[in-house]
Formats: sequence, C-alpha cells, structure tokens
Amino acid sequence: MNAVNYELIKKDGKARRGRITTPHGTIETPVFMPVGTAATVKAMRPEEVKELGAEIILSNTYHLYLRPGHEIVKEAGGLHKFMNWDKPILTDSGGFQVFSLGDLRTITEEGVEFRSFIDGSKHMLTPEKSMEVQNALGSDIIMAFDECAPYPADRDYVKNSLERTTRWLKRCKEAHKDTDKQSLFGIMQGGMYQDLRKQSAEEIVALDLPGYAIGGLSVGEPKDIMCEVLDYAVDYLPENKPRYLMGVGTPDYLFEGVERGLDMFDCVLPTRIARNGTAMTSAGPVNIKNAKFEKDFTPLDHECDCYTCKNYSRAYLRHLFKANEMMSSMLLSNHNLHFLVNTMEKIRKSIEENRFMEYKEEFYKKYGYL
RNA sequence: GUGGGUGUAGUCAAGUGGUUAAGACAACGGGUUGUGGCUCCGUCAUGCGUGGGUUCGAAUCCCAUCACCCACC
Repeated sequence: MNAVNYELIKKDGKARRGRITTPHGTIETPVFMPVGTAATVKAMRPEEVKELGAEIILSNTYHLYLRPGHEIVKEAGGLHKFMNWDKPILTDSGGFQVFSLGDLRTITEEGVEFRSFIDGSKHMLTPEKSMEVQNALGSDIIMAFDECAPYPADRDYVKNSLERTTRWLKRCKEAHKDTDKQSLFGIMQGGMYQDLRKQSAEEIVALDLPGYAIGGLSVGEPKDIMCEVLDYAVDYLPENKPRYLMGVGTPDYLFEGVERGLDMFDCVLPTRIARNGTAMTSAGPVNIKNAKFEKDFTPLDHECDCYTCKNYSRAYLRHLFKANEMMSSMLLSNHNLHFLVNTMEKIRKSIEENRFMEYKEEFYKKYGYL
C-alpha cells in the first residue's frame, strides 16, 4: 500500500471525479491546489486557506532548501507543523526552478549546479538531494526531480531532456525511502511532440508510481497547442492513478484539463495576480486598479460568497490597492483562491451529475471566453 | 511701499542660446500560469506664469506685467 492512493469514483466523458487519500487526509478530485512556495500561501493564514475549502497546498523544495534550510524545517517537526497546516502538502522537486532560473545554472547528468538567487552561493541539486530535502520536509506527495524543457525547443533537446528525466526518476525512486509516509509522483515530459510524450509516458509508467504529472506545459505555448498535447498525452497515463497537470491555473485551462481527464492542478496565478490588483470573477477578470471602480460600492463578484465579497466593496479594494495596504493582497488572494477552489467544487458536482460540458459552456459564457 | 528670490506636467524637479524639454512620484492602461514578482511593461508638457522684444534659433538673454515667498519699512 502506498502512502497516497487514488480512487476513481465516476466519469463524465473523459472528466473524472475521484478521491485521493494521503496520511494527512483525503482530497476530492479534480482539485485545485494553492501554491505556498516558501511555506506560506502568500498573504493568507492557513486557517483562511482551509476555510475557503482548499484540501491540499503546494510548497517548494528549492526555496525551502535555500531558506530556511530543510534541516531546520525537519527540526521544527516537519513542514506541516512548521507552517501550521495539517492537511496534505505536495512539494515540487525544484525541477521547475532549474527551468525558470535559467541563467544561473548548469545541467549535467549528475544533476543541476546553480547559484542561489538569495546570496549567489553555489549549490548542487540532484535527484537524490531532492528526495532528501522532500523527505526532511515531510510532504505527503513528493515530485520527481525533472528537467522542464522550454518552449519552443527542438526535438533533440526535448528528447534528451525527457530521457534524462526518466533516468533521474529512476534515481528518485531508488533514493525515496519513506514510501509509507510519502508518495513519489513521476513527471512526463516530451514537449509538444506526440511520439516523445508517448515515449516519456511509457518510460515513467513502467516504474509503477502512485501518481503521474504532466510537466513541460504552460511554459508559454499557445492554448490550442497545449490542448492538442493534452488530447493525446493524458491517454498515455494509467486510469487508476491520479493525473496532475503542473502549473495550470487560469479558469479556462482548468476546464480544458478536467475535460481531458486531469485530476490535479496548481498555479501561482490566483495569488500572484491578487497581489498585483486583479481578481478572477464569474464575469471574467476584474482589474481593481481601474478608475471606473472608484465609486463602485458593489462586491467584487455578485455570485461569490467568500469573505471578501461578503464584506467589502470594489471601491474599498481599489482604495486599499492604491494606498499600498497589505489588506489588498490578503482580501484579493482570499477571493481568487476561493474562486478557483469553488469553481472546482462546482466542476466535481457537474461530473457527478453528468453535465460537465454544460457547466463548462455556462461558465465560459459568463467569464467571457465565448 | 522698498530690496531680494522663485515661477518648467497633479507634485518634486533637471535643463543657464542649438536636434522631437531629463528623471522621480502620482495618474491612466496592460501583463503575470510546477512564485527570483507589494512586481514588470507601456502612456502621460506642440510647451517652460503672462505679453512683448533680441536672435538664423529662446525654458534659457532683454523689457513689461502677474503670482507666490523672504527681508526691511
């Protein structure tokens, strides 16, 4: 028995309604996972994150390794205790930072040598090291240390990075010890090439892991390209394991992902754009900075019952943002997270009732995608 | 009333005869997808208090005038 297990409850087309069990509780899927990179969902108290309905959050190996250091988190009693979050946690492996911190690192077969963005010091992240750090953090789901190819990238580059990702995955699996407390998810690469996606999937699925992610998407490619990749890529993954689309978080992508059989999503977008003054609402994005909201005393989203919408007006939120008040980040983050988590809840219900596509169309119409 | 000083965008200002008048803040608009982000990118003075004049050319020099500030009566 793995630490993390998946149960498929119902299907509506390819959309799946499922349940993931972990040492820290169960997760209803499809699920949206708020991101808390540095052991905090920025501008949010854990109680709030829980209250708005999030069942699992993400944190980050690379960032916690550099600061405060995984030994300290371990000494604190693990990440759950350290950050006061007793529900499931998924940690990313640091693979994506290798990609996003591009100019500060060198990739070799052994691993990735990089310079700290904090103080410039040199470090080496390898599959083994990533497992060690994630083990110290004590997260429920740990991710394989992969190499995320950029977009666009030529075939040879993508093929090499996918094959290295497989070799690294084998090393991750070998180094991963506490299989009864944490589960390792593999990551598919292969860029925008169908045969390479197939090759990557076959290689990682052969290792029989408790879950699989699709990586290398949402890296700047157009939406239709990503959907095209998802159209075939998801089918290369086993039905009885959770499928996680990494880094996806605009509402439309969530729907497209669920429609193609994905179960898990994460994204910094809701909290990041919140801090920069944008809200996601049922009627589409609202840029609270706009002058037209100066005297708009109505709530952000008329259909929303989150703490922010129940108690504050657009005019007030605009004022907070313009005045550089931290409540602006707090209130907008709360709303955006609630919006995505709540949308996922509605998606789950629609799958249960066999009307996912109807709900998708309804949502798109209101949001302004159609 | 006398002497001195200052007037450049909403604000603070650079510029002291030579191409389309720095910059910052504010304002306005946009971006953001496994977080190097309270961030990044755009737009924003046909005009330099006003009116004349000198000059090939004036925010820059001259005259007048107005406003404000500081001293002294």
